[in-house]
Amino acid sequence: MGGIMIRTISPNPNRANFGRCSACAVRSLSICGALDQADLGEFERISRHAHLEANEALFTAGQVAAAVHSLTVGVARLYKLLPDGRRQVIGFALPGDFLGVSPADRYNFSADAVDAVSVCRLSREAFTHFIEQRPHFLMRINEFVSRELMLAQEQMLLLGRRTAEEKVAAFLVGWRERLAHIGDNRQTISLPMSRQDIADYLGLTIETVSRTLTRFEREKMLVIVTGGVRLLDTDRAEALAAA
Amino acid sequence: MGGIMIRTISPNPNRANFGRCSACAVRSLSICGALDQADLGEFERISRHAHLEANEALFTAGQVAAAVHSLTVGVARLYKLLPDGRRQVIGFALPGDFLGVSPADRYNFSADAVDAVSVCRLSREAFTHFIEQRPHFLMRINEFVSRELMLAQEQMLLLGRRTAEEKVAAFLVGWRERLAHIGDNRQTISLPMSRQDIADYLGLTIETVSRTLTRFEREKMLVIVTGGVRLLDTDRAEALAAA
DNA sequence: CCGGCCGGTTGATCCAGATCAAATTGGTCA
DNA sequence: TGACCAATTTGATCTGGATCAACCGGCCGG
Repeated sequence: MGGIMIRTISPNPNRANFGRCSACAVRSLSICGALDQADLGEFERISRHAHLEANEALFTAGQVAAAVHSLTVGVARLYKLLPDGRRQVIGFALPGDFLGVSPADRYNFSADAVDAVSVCRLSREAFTHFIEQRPHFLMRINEFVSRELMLAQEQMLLLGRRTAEEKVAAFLVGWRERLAHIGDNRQTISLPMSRQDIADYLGLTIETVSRTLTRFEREKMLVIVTGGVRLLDTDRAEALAAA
Repeated sequence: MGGIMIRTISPNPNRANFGRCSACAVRSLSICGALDQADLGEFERISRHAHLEANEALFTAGQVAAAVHSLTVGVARLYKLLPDGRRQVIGFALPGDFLGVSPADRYNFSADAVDAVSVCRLSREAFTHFIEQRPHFLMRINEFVSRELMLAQEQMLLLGRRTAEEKVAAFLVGWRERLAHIGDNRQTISLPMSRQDIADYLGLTIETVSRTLTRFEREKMLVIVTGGVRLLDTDRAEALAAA
């Protein structure tokens, strides 16, 4: 688990990456959506593209926070561990999400790839210098961090006060919304993460997640398919998720 | 509960508030710590000072987010409610804390005074204009929001994976640290919030919080006093809090 | 084609913390 | 001073979700 060296592709960015950012499929969704052509060129110059296989680590809690990341392809899980191994998944990152904001000089959570992932990686130093000169971009970062905070607050409500049934329903509804936001509007909700990941995200055990999904299926709220679920009764799911 | 009209003092800020910010006891702790004399004067011009009694509302979830706040005196509780009344306290604000960051145009949580509170209140409009011209200040805001996010992530770990005993110990240790940070290093940890507030912050019931504190006292880890607790065995508390 | 393995499901039982129900304390006001 | 009220503590019991334990099914390597 974790710790696997990742491969950095495009070692000569000035040639191989030329125009890469302009062609980026998730640019408008990501922090780069706030950059004009000129700034995009500079951003491109200071960023490196990297690819990770499923379960490879992007970074680990406690490491010096040397880089920031913008996810372009795939899903990442962000999590914290207790000394005895208990794990809390604090979020799943999707294409367009920005990772590595940290008030300290070390990462305070770990991140690794759920499935195959691509990221833009920037040294924290270069990134800090870049934003200092661009107030407009700084506002964009601010919006991203604020949105992250809002999601975290919503998750605190879920973890502290919702029942297992409400947790699972809220997860499915929320995940579906996030997929729709990045342009995935398929009727089947794709769930690339394992049941254990979901359980650790919701503060439950794998058995409770499994039983709850099975019960939802028995009650005709959804159908479990390989790699995801298909919602049949969206209204009921949303009602459960809302309270 | 909530909804009580607050009194705004100093209606003529250019006279009555002159030099107010320069004399602010928590300036260096707050977002204003990043402002020079000139900026401070402008900040003063666009801010209004307000005082609230215990249990008065600063703002309520769902309201148009017309203002941002910097807490100068007292303690505020920030919380979210479920339709059926279940409550999750998502944080306690102390002097120097900045409130009202919201990616949407409405507050996504409620805030009210735990004890007597003073705040600097700025219209969101004026605040937005103010920061846009000052990249350095925007960086400061960013640090505050990032720190808030880090605390939220730590709280997710607590809510999802810690036992009742660990939750209470972690709360006491964390609260003591925050009090120390604002200059309150008294041996007795002041707890102005009710047991219900603590329970709603930790995802527990009031009975469990009470029983856990009583047990800690029986085990000589602390002494319960009116308005707070006195830690006797800091090492044990920190060990419990860490895992 | 087979066997083992891994992720997921299902079943039986347990228990930490919730719920229900009284006391007890402490502060406030007449 | 005393009656009252709200907050807190304490006690008894219950239960949702955890834990412990098989079992299942799909996939992969031989």
